[in-house]
Amino acid sequence: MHVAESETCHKVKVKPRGRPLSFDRDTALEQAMHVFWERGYEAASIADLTGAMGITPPSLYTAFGDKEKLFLEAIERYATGPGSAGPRALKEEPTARGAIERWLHEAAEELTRSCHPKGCMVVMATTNCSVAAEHVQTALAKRRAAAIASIRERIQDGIDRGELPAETDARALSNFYSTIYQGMSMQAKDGASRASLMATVDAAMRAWPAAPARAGKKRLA
Amino acid sequence: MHVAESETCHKVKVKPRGRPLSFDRDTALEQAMHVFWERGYEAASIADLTGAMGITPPSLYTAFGDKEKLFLEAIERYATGPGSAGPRALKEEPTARGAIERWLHEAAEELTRSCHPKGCMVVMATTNCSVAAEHVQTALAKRRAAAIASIRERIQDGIDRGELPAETDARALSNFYSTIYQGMSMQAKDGASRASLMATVDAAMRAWPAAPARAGKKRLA
DNA sequence: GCTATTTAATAGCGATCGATATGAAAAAGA
DNA sequence: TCTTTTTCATATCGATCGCTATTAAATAGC
Repeated sequence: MHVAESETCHKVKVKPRGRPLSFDRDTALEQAMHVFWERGYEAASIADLTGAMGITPPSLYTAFGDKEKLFLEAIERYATGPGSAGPRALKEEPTARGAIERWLHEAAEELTRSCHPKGCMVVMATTNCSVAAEHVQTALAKRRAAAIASIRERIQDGIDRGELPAETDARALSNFYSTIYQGMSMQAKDGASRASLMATVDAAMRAWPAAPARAGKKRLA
Repeated sequence: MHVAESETCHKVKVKPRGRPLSFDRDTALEQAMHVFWERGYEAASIADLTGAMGITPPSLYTAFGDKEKLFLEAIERYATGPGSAGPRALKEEPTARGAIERWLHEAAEELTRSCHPKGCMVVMATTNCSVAAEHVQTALAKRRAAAIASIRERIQDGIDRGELPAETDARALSNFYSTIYQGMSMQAKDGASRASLMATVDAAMRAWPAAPARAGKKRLA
């Protein structure tokens, strides 16, 4: 069934015909996100999800389709919510180095926040999958690859602007910092402290290439 | 039932009483290790395991006890086999820096080997677990913590020997390189090339602290 | 009121999960 | 040969998996 049948082209709430939803769809989705975030895609059972969402299985299926669609919606919500800091840092910071450093510092904070599961949902949610879930696994892998690509583009932009040596390998450097981020995610899931992750970020920034000779950029401490 | 009932104090093969095993226990264990390595603990079903091992469920249970015991045996086999290069590098290399660098270079090679699953089994096998498997998850987390501790000890040893500045934070540095290793494991699982991981190791070694002033140690390129 | 429409909860679908009861088959000891 | 011991393959076990058929409840339009 189509969910948005009663929705007109002007997105006014035009009076849905039948019995109204007894739960807030967005709140339920957030709870589902937390369960998937905590357990991963396959280890999160429908019983886990409905229990956390406060609804019954039929309500879940009429509202979200099936487990995979619910997961993909949860991932999308994660990406535009808790996982949105990284892209924002890449876009807002004036220098490539500042962008990477802010991204990782904010990640250290976000990955260890106590109000939600530890680690990055996009990194961790489909590491252990059966053959049945390889489709979902691939979807998340594409998202990870896209994230790395945007980091590489930001670094390449820094190279083009003369912030980094012209011979810098943008792909290698973006892979390095992505490796750091994914490792930080595992560390956080294993209980590493925020201070520990911050120290790791500081160490990782020591690997940043020295600025080109004639450009007057800032130096490491 | 006790498995080693027929075994005397002198470990001679004294002629087991009943029908002999129709499969090689060690080979079957290796196959099981590959399945757990590829899928993780819970996503690897008994059907997956028996299929790869070439035996039936009753044979699996009489030979290995249950799924958890089989997994723990597989982990032990991994640690003494494919996962043994790290500890060996830490023990054999004369300098702390050489030990870390060799460990990570060999890891880049091992994590991307095509004759077995990609990534580190100890790092990846229990990232997505239900509440029922938290016991196994904890066992693997302890193993990871022990590995990090041995790295920290090796670095502290390097500090004590004057290879690194006296003010070096051994814990922070070991956390950093462990983060690199765990990130490399995820990258490998996502299909990263060996060359890509090698480049990441090179970048990570740029973060190694500069040698103390009066000690005549080697410098970074 | 009544009908149409949508959601609600109960109950249960077939499939698979980890793990076993059962009895035949294969060896050693008598 | 006959008993004992152990492993073998077949055929499940109860529990849980993701998912849904069914029907009662709650709303809007008439």
